[in-house]
Amino acid sequence: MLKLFNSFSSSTEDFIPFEKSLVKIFICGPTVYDYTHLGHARIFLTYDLLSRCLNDQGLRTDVLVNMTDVNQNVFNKAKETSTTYKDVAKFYASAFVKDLEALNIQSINRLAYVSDYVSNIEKQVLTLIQKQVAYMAHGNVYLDISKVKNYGTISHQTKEQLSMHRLDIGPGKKNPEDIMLWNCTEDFDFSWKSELGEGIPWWHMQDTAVAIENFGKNYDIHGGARELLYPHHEAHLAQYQLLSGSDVPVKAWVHVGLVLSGGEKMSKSLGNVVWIKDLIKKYDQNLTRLYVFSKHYRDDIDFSEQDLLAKKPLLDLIQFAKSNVSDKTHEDISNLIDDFVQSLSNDLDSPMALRTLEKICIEVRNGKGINQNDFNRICEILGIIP
RNA sequence: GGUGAGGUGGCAGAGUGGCUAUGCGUUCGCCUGCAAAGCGAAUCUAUAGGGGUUCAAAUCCCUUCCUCACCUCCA
Repeated sequence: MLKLFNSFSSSTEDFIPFEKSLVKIFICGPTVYDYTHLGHARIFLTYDLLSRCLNDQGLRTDVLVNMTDVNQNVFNKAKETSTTYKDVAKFYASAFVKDLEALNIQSINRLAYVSDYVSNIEKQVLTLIQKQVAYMAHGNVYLDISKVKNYGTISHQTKEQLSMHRLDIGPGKKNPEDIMLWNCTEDFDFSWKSELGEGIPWWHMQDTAVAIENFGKNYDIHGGARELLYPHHEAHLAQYQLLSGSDVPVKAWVHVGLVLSGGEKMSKSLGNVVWIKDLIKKYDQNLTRLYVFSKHYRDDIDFSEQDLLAKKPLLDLIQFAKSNVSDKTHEDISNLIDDFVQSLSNDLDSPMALRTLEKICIEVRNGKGINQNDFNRICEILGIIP
């Protein structure tokens, strides 16, 4: 039984999917206006590990990633490079896919481009207006937060705290924290004509539309970086609840820690961004995976090349074990493999699992046997190809 | 201010009540004409401070101090 920490309840819970043997996962994907960095990649590596663990337990996974191509950053990039937003999106989306492939991330089976869902977004926003939970003000459409039960639960904020945020400052908003759904007032050189007026479908509503169109009224896991907790996931849940009619449309909210570099958050202005395309030129995906998984997914990682290289001895041990598989697995090793799987089942405790893996390899080096199937199983779960 | 996560040797970084990993570094040896690399070995009075629970605490509880992230577009 897999246990996962659920941000909604702030506790580690037994994970039970809506359907018996199928787990539907939505991951907040990239805004496709630049290359993929290690922070992005860690997200997808984490859910790849999660998927592999679920697969190992006999569950199928259906992993959906939305590609944000309707976004000011994408529009700006298009302007800078004198192309269309579609071209910008296409270029960076294909770079993203290439980077994920290089990291042996195979669990994602649906990529959804937001621009393909604009009419769905329009339809859903109209539904929210009909339900009288959304309203128009000075051309924009907002979600009326006062109509949402439990708003603030995921980010642990009270009504008073929420009221101190002034999101999407605009005239005519009923509450300062009301969420923009459709933006008609800003000019981005791109817009969509709709019953809501000519404008842009706004951020939070994009993911909701993509998820509903693909998964229907509920799904099992919503994933993304921890920084998306507020306002993005709070808004997504509110919209999803109102549209699906379900109070709990998502079983578990699973958030991944940030990747820092030099003790600070990666940013282009600080010049400390670690791009995947550069990283995989120097190190293979095995080492990158072992490095990322050596920290618990909910902790932040302060990237250093030295720490990444420090995983090389473990990789060497694994490679030694690979070339020394035998026909029978020793009972001690069998027990250790159980521990390995058990650690991962405990809220994806990969640091502990890797320690156990190290023990396994050392036992193999000491002459205890591991058979090909058992060895392959471990590699398959971790996604490494020694 | 609110929320969340932390403080482990010279540095990085595991450890989820019972001989504390591992890597880097440092030292020595092997190898080499010398060095580097590689291999082998050794090494470091480490668990933020103070209380408590326990036969036993890095690990559980209380407390003080400190750090980081998020709360605005961000993965």
